[in-house]
Amino acid sequence: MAAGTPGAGRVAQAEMRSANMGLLLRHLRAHGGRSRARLAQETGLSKATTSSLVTDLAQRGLVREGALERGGAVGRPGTTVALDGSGVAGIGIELAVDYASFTAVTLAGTVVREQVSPLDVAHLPLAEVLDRTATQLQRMIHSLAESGTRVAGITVSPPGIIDYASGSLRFAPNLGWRDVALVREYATRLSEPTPPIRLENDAKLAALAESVRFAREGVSDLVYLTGDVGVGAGIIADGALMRGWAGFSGEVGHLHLAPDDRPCNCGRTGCWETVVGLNALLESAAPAGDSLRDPGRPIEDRLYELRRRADAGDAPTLAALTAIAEHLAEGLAVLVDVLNPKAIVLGGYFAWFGAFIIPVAETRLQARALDAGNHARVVASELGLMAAARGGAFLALEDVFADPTLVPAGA
Amino acid sequence: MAAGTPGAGRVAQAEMRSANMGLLLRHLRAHGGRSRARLAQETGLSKATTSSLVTDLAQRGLVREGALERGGAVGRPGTTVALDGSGVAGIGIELAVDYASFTAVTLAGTVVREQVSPLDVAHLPLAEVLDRTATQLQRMIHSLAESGTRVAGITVSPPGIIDYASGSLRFAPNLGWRDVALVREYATRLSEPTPPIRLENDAKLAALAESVRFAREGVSDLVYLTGDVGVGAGIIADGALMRGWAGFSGEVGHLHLAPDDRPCNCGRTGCWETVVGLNALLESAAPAGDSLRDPGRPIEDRLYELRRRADAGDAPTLAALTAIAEHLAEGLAVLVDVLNPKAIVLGGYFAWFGAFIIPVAETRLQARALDAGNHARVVASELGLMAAARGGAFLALEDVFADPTLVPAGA
DNA sequence: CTTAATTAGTTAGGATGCTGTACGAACAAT
DNA sequence: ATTGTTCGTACAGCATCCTAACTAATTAAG
Repeated sequence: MAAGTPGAGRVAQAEMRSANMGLLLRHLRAHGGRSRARLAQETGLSKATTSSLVTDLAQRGLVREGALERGGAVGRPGTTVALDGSGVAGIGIELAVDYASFTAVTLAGTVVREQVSPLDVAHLPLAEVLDRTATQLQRMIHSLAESGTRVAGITVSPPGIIDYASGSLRFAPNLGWRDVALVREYATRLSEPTPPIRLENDAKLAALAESVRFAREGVSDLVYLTGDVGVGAGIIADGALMRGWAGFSGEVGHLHLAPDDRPCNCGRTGCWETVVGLNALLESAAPAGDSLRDPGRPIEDRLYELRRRADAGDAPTLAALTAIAEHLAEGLAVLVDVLNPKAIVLGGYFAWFGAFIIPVAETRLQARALDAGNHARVVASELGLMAAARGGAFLALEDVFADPTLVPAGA
Repeated sequence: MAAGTPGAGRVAQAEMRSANMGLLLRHLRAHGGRSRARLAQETGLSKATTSSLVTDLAQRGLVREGALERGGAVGRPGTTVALDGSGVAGIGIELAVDYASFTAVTLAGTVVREQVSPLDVAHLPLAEVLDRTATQLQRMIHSLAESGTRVAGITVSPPGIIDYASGSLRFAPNLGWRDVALVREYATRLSEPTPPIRLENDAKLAALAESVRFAREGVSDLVYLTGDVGVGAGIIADGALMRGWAGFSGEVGHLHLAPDDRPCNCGRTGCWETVVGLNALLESAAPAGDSLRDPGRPIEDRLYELRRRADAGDAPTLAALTAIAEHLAEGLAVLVDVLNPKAIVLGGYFAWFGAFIIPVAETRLQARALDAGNHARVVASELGLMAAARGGAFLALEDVFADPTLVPAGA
């Protein structure tokens, strides 16, 4: 229920039809396959119009007929109409410090391609990173085309600050990159016709990925929290991704919620990251000299090791996780009071240690956040490393859900 | 630029027309009166359609023709079309602890009625408060009808927690009211036909009121902060009022941002309110025994007195205001990092002492909030006590801006 | 002062999309 | 086999918007 009536844009006949086609598509996404008659009744469109629109959508390869609905009820059974999982897909790419992940998701929400490639993004020359990832991308597009799947769009999630207007990465502190026109760079490296390319922040994309899952449960207000060395939030408010004025909403890692004796990389002290970031966990869980604090050792190894210790009931590890959870709750309380989400989804290493962190964080949160009888549920993300890429694929598909006529009929 | 494609609803012929009429109306609100030709060009509608829609809007009394646009340019001058300030108005009511304020605002944004009535809401019986305010309301509706102005809707802002689904006040701590079905109570007390009645939180309404002003400057992301004994925020994100899952977004008064030696009325310690609420100012600005701390003295008197001292350069007063500003900045930094607004509008006593508070708060904020080269502007609200009522009137008018056909043509 | 050029607004005709009604199709119940 | 119900489609009708042509009002130029 949004107020303020933000500009809805002109409505002409053509837009009317595409808007209604989008309505059907989104209804199918949210509620699953169903008969034309039910679609008509539930969306408010007439049966005749629904029929016509479904035919149109089918010609574009976006929906297809399924089994007959033999519900045992009287009357003629309806033929199920469902999203077609082969016609169109979106691609999401996440560039991290030491790997690049690629995902392709169809309109039906099925992941049809997924790969994580180790890539020393931080040390390789920029051009080489772009060349290599663009090649992988091109290969994925070709491979999808061979299966008869069009790519509706591509979303790239770089590890840094994005300038949305120019489609460039303004600054990536961990890579040392500055003002890289990523959209243009990829567009020139891909063969024509190039699908639309976007940039978006990893936390926002992960939130979007989760929002698709939660929308089915009727949750349209949620917060996703990334858990890594840094911490960031993605906010879904009233079903839509919230970006803020310049796209910097959810920059919660440097909230001033910790004691001022903790210096932060940002130059200030007392940032939330310093007590809930991954380094805080590693430092408090392991004594100096412990191999967990060896920067040369792969981070995944260390996390596995830490989980083994936690599972085994190792006291210092459990104490460290509890401390993290308590500090985490402080920030979650802020997010709950400000945003009133229905769910908080924890990602990154928070999810990895969810069983240890969430119970503590949740009780602590309920004690601290304003209780209006509406607690936010805290859950662990199940998307793991692929969350951002997955969300990127979803974002790329949003265009199609908004205007299905973007996909030509001849497919 | 919203993503996530929240359900846009069915588009039928009738809705197409009303949607386009709303588009014109909102364009006129945002950009002021202009010719049909300019409207057509700027909205993307054709000249013919624009002409037809404008005629329709005029018949409903929503727009009217104005002067000729003699811009000195060649060609036939256009006749200005502008929002009609006499046809339709919205009414907002704020129930506070010791007064009730009423505002009527026309479609053109002009305040045509405004009254603040002292009313001992906290001690009078509920029925009497409702009777008296309903009578005033009815009188205002009549008076507007005599001037030929229809009331499109009424928004009531009660000082407590709202249950939107049932249209009732769930709990008002300062009044001791519980579960009062305000919408129904007012509806039964008003003579037919009753305009639609809504409830909304004061901070959210104030934010909405400010958003109308700021929208003209292209600001679609802002936060309004109420400054009273309690503190609350209203959030406008991407032009729309953000409510959160259950309508409790912006409950920032109890953020844990103060030292834990400050007990709060809510039973916890360290709430932001305890260091930026009005009581914090009065206590730190005046020594025990000072008349400023006399609860029997009207609060307005005390605020005037305090401002006199500040204007005169009284050191303890200035020190107290600076301390408030510094604590204020802590919370503003939270709001900036989470929401990335373009503007923060300070209301209540923050605005009253804006000249002393804002410069300090702003520099402090810039030091603390994440700097992505996009500072949020901090400004004082100019709406004073009427902010919430004004926003309520705007909210009531939103229906008309969304669907102008709600207003019958025969008016 | 007259004519051309330019822009505003209106009217007529055409195209498009949605709706209501009617009808055949497919099934359950009797 | 018949009846009643529901699904999906076909067709006529209607509302809307758009394009194109036209009139109206003004400036600029000869």
